[in-house]
Amino acid sequence: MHLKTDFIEKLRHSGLRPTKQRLKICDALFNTDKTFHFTINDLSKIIREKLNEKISLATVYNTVHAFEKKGYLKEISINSNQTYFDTNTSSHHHFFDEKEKKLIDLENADVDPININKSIPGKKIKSIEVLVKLDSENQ
Amino acid sequence: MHLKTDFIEKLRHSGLRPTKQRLKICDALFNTDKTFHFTINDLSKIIREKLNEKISLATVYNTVHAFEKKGYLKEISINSNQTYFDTNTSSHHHFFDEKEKKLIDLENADVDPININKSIPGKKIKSIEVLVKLDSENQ
DNA sequence: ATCCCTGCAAACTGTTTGCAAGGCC
DNA sequence: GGCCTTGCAAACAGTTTGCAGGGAT
Repeated sequence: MHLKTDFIEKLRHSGLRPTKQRLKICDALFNTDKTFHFTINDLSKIIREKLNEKISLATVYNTVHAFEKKGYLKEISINSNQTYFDTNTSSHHHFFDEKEKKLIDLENADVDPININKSIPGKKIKSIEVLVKLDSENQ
Repeated sequence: MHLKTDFIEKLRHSGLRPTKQRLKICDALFNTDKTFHFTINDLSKIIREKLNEKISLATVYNTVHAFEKKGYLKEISINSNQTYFDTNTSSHHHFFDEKEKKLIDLENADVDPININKSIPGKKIKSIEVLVKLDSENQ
């Protein structure tokens, strides 16, 4: 899918040293066709259980924030005790299943374009995010 | 504006005892024409500085959650270290000024109706929230 | 050699909880 | 009197930070 050398290139290109930990985290996040959503907890678990690697929690935080700053990850606005990230950095919206605490992508085709007919002096729109909260149907 | 007896009625009506603390918090939240947004921190400050009252933080949390459960307050989804509440419980959207960490209401007239052309089996839509993040215009 | 990065533990922040004392009905 | 509520402190969860040792260039 993706070669290790690609990740090394990617990291180097953004001024991040391609360390063992960062490459592992790249592997966990970007070595897949599908984009996905995760919390730091999820990611730690993937690293620990799927990749059989032990990376310090602080390093996972550091790396995720570094990747976010470089535009490889996007933080998603939900009120939750945990912060959610998205490997899909394009502009799109989400369902949030409050019971499962899971995010589901809404393709742009699934949501009509949103027009904001109001502006705040001195401010410009940075992003428009729609969050559709879901409930179980049966009760 | 609002009478104390109104608040007593309101509380009693929802099965909450009208204690001194809860009435003060009602005063801070609902004794105004305009609705507004706040964090627990903001509210504590209002109580302390504007009303010159000392209410335990735990009680403020308890009360805000009780009021939310009774539908007198609404929690707003933002990713922030603090949870935001809105005294306007009607369905509407928000600007979020990331620099000032302030919420601004978007009237429904300011946002075109949002259609979600996707559904998740077994789930129904509970709410649709649009969050428009704002940046400073001058850099 | 230099500077960056990692890992650990401690610190921190917002929030929740347990429980004894006090207030409301 | 009985039950709910308050207030304090301790606990808690997620996240951040300081710093010494290790790794990349």
